[in-house]
Amino acid sequence: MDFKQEKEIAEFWEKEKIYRTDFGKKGIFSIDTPPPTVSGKMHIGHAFSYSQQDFIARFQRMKHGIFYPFGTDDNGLPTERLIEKINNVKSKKMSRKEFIELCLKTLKKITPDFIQDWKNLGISADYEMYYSTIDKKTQKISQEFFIDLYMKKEIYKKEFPTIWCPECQTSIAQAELEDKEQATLFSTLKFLCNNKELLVATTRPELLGACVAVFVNPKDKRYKWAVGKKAKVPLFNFEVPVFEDESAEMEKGTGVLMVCSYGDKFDVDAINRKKISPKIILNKDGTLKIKGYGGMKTKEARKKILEDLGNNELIKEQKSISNIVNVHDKCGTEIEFIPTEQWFIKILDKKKQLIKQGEKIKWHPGYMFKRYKNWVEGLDWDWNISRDRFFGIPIPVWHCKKCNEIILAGKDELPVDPLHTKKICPKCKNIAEGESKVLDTWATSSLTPQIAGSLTKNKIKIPYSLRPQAHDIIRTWAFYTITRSYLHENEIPWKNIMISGFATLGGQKMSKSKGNVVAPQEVIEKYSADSLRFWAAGSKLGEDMDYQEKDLVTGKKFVNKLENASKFVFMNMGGYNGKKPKKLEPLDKKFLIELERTIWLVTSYFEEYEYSRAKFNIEDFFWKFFCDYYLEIIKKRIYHGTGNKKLSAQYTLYRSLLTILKLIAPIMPFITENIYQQYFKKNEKIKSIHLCEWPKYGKDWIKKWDDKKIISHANELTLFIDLLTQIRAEKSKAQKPMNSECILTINKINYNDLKDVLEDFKNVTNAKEIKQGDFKVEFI
RNA sequence: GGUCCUUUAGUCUAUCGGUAGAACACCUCGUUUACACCGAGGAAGGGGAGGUUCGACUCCUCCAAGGACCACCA
Repeated sequence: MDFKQEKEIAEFWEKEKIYRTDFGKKGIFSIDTPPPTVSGKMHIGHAFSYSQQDFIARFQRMKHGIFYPFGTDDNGLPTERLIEKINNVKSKKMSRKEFIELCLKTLKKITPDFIQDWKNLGISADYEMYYSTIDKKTQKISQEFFIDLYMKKEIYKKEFPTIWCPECQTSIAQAELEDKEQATLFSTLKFLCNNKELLVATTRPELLGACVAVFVNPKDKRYKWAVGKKAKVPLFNFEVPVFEDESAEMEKGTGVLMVCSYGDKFDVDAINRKKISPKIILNKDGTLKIKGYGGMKTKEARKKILEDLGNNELIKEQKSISNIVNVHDKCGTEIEFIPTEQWFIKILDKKKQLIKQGEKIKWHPGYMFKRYKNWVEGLDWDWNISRDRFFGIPIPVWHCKKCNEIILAGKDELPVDPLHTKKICPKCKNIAEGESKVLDTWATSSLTPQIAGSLTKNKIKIPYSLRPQAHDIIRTWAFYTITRSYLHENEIPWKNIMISGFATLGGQKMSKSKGNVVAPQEVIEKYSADSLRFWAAGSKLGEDMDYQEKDLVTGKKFVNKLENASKFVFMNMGGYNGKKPKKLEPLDKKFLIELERTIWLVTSYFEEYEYSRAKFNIEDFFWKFFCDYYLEIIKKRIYHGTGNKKLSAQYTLYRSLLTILKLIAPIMPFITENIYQQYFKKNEKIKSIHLCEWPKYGKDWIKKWDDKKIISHANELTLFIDLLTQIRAEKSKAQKPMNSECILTINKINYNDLKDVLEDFKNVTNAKEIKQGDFKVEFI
């Protein structure tokens, strides 16, 4: 079984529409599939987490039928950056129309190949239940929901110093910030107050021109003399007030804090609190608009200003420190705070309710809820949903410049681009101006349950059964989706959320910049998709897992073992009619009971999203129990046996192999399908193993364990295997082959317990005779 | 600074408080009517200190190391 055969199987699935949603089935399990960001190729992290969700999807399909849509996230900043890279262009240097066309054209070209990676991995989504977060239908939904929130007064527009990326030239959300450590000069500057030096330490001297106040702590006796007076800003020579404020910490720097518009979040807060009017010296591209430094980028200006300060002997002290700055996660650029008009969704007033909503959802693993809760509790800003970019869903709004009226699009005209549609202000009859900002991707992807649901004519509604996703986007995707479902429908979006971890290499998170990436495409070609999935099934849910090539080898061996075992079974099926024998041989019965217990275990684990335990149990049962014990035990019966003895073994082989294949099918869909098609389909009649019914087990195994008959079967099987192991050990010790003839002596109690299965025991040990007495193995 | 996770054989990973179980690697042997991508057997393990308990890898406290997220970041 190799990559090429897997491809053929994938084509078969596609052609036969094996994964088409069957709305006729009862109790459909609905999945809010993550739409991957179109970014060239699938990476191994995708392969890891999508495999894990697919295990659950395939299991549920065999139990109930499922709704498993597939979307791609292809608007917003990440996509713009990709398009810019592929085409080597800069969006801000093109016309909006031109750039949007280029985006759509490029996406059309690259998306099919991108999705193909998911198909090659065997992700069993219904690819016809497809949406893209930029397609017309999605735009309509996203705009409709925007209008809904606006009408509910949950959206507002405000001029506010927002987190701004000078590189991408857009405002961004709190969730898009990352920390970056860097070396900076920490300079102590000479302000003048009453002709005395007032020393202020700063890492951002380029903002001197934007200084609006100086704070000292009210408890700080060192600076009492300056409070209430004016301080002269070095180099710029304008005066700013000196205030007392608790926020100035005495131990930091000189204890004197310079407030600028805007150096950080704190400045924003301080300036609002003290009602100081800001001095804005930064342009949106991060350059300064101030005499002497105009047009310089902040870093350049910083250098020049320090030089100028130095030349005027205005620097008291300077040292090099390492400090942490906030950067934009998409481009790594230091963010600024620039006042712009933006659209916000009110969330700060709903923290409690949002935590409550989170509590109603079952988190797998449970502790992931705490991460969600932490994030909600730590929120400082309302959710900024507008972006000053081109390729996104337009905000369906017009402004009347004259009377300040805001005009919403009508629901029947959606989707709409306000820049391409003219509106007359209903109040003053002037021409209104279309909003040029677009919605942030998250403002749309937070609606994936509603978007996917619309593909089913709303047969599928929230709450879905499951949201699978990785832990890095709890604060964004999970949080925003919970928020939207709450705001629009006062409902949770899903009943369960399953959080997967990351694939690491040598304990390190894989990233292109570190150069430690493993391409799943190459792994699939070398080891097969089943092996890759087998590896992904090895980690406990939520845990990161280290990529190790040996794990792929293990997966490949498993595929091979399945193939060989199946080959053996069907080599010996001659004359078997598929019927159950009148009476099962005792050993076969015991074996089938053990199989049933495994079904029970595996089912319970899959139901709890514990696919790694499910995998472990099937693997163990198949390899150890089925191959190493059962096949060896019944070989003689199969080769030389006749009548019911042979038939019973054949029946047991057929049923148990098919069951094993079904149990492992969610994890290894290709090899199981292959074997099913080759051997089982003609009897079972169902088109694909993945449409077969999940194996059943007697109702309640926990109760069954109290059943004396079952216990004695299990005990006898255990005894059988224990004795077999002892005999094999004796043969090993004597350096004899496993099939060497011998005379066995076992104690009387064991002998009686094994009476039913003594013939099988004799066969597998190749004993000529079994005597009663002290344990002994004699070789002939 | 806060919240959370992890720490088990050389490596990687499991184990409702009751003799720690696999896999890879290692050692010894065997096998050709499913499989050398095999079979049998072997050696090898719980970060540190306390506590709860008849009994702790498992529960609690503290410490140490690693990781994630958040906060701080003049």
